[in-house]
Amino acid sequence: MSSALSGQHHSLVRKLNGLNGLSPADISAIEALPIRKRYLKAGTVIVAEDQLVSECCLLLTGYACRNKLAKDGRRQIISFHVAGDILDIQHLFFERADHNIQVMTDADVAFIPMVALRDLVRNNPAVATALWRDCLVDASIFREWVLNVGRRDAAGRISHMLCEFVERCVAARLSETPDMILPMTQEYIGDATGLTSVHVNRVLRQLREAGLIEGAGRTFKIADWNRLRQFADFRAGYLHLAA
Amino acid sequence: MSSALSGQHHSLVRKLNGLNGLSPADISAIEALPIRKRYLKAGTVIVAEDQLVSECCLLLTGYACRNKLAKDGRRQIISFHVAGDILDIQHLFFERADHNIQVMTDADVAFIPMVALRDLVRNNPAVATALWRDCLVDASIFREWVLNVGRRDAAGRISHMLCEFVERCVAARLSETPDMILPMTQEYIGDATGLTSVHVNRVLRQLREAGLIEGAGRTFKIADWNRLRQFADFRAGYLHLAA
DNA sequence: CGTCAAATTGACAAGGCTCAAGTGCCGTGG
DNA sequence: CCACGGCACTTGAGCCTTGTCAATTTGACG
Repeated sequence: MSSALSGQHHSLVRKLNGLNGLSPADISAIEALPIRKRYLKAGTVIVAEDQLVSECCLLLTGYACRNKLAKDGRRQIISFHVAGDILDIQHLFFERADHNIQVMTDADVAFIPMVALRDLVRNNPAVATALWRDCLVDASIFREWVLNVGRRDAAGRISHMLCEFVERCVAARLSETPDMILPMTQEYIGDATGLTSVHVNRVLRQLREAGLIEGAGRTFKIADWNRLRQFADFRAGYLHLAA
Repeated sequence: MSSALSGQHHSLVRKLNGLNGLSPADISAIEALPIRKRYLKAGTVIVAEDQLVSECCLLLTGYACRNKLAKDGRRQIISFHVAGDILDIQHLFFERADHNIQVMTDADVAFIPMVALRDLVRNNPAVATALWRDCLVDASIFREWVLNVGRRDAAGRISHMLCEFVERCVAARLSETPDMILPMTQEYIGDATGLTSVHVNRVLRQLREAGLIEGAGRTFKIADWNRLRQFADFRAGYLHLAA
């Protein structure tokens, strides 16, 4: 039920080390974190808005998203997450969740008690810096999403979102090249871009006819990375990826 | 040209103290920060996207916003800021700006060298926590804006944005009650909500006819705070205001 | 082979945009 | 003190992107 971080959990060490160089002591401290692992079915809500939260979720495999609901029940996805991502470090300081966290696919998730993370942060400044930096990258991505949803048309929104997703997957070493099969349904794409799934379907067809993406239905991927980037006006600076 | 923080700059101490209790030593360290003050005319761009940044801006008086531009030049406002707000603490870790910062009104702005802030943060963990928490509040607001722009109609977007703005002004002690005159033009409202200023004008008229706001043109304010909150589905939890 | 979720497509409606023409307010300069 | 200029506001007409509703098809999986 509870074990130390090890093996596959190098993902957290690797991620934080990429954000801010860690010492061997930092790495040991991370690996000593108490952890609870669970395998979750696609669609499971890990954290619900307004809920009191005392653990931090770490995505080990699969894909997840964060979302909020409008009064009429419509869902807005706020961000996508891939294996290795920290899903809710904000609960280091907030006791109550302001949004939902949900896995998009079957996924392995690790839960770490916030009290342990608070100790870690207090005793390991380099880890604190890495986590803080991760929060700032998240915030930068949220800003880009406000622009995306607020000021781009449907084709621009969808293509930009796909570019970001693929770029982040490549950065996370989940794929060597941008030609990976994309894991989201058209409903997820719509909820992420502020569109309906019906309209997403129409726009994806246009993108396919333009040769920017390929493959129909549930297995589609990027066909021409460079042209899609250009079409989407995708400039990756806001991701603040380490060199 | 350069002086210690004092007098009116209690705003920073007050803000950080509200985010995380500070010791007298923390307060002294903040007050000893080197600072450069400037008075800027309405519309001045303080920081431009892609620019290298070595100072942190602090808003002393007036109002400011952060924004990004789409390929076609359309502007999307990402957040509004009021006196006392820290405008770009993210440059503690990012050397290059990923968005623009602009004053909406004539404003007094303080510039603090990032190197001094990095020292402050290294030596004063409670200050670091306060600043980190501030970043997390910012991020939470960005998330709400993604929802606002993505899943609410024009009237919902505008009224929700107004509620947030007023709530934050009250929290910052800029107004006792929510009946303050709002400082933004219809173009700013449109750029913040992903609408055109023409449509903002029409929706404001509807809100006025519904008795939710009052006053035409450049001097309008909230007429019925409780009904507006309800209409906007405004729940302030995401602002994570200290009790 | 049956079932169910997701994708697909068409017809129609509507919310918001564009273009265009004013109006009103306020600071500035004569 | 008044006239002028500029910016923001206001309003209308028509269009267009996207949403809504509904029916059908496809594909995965038990």
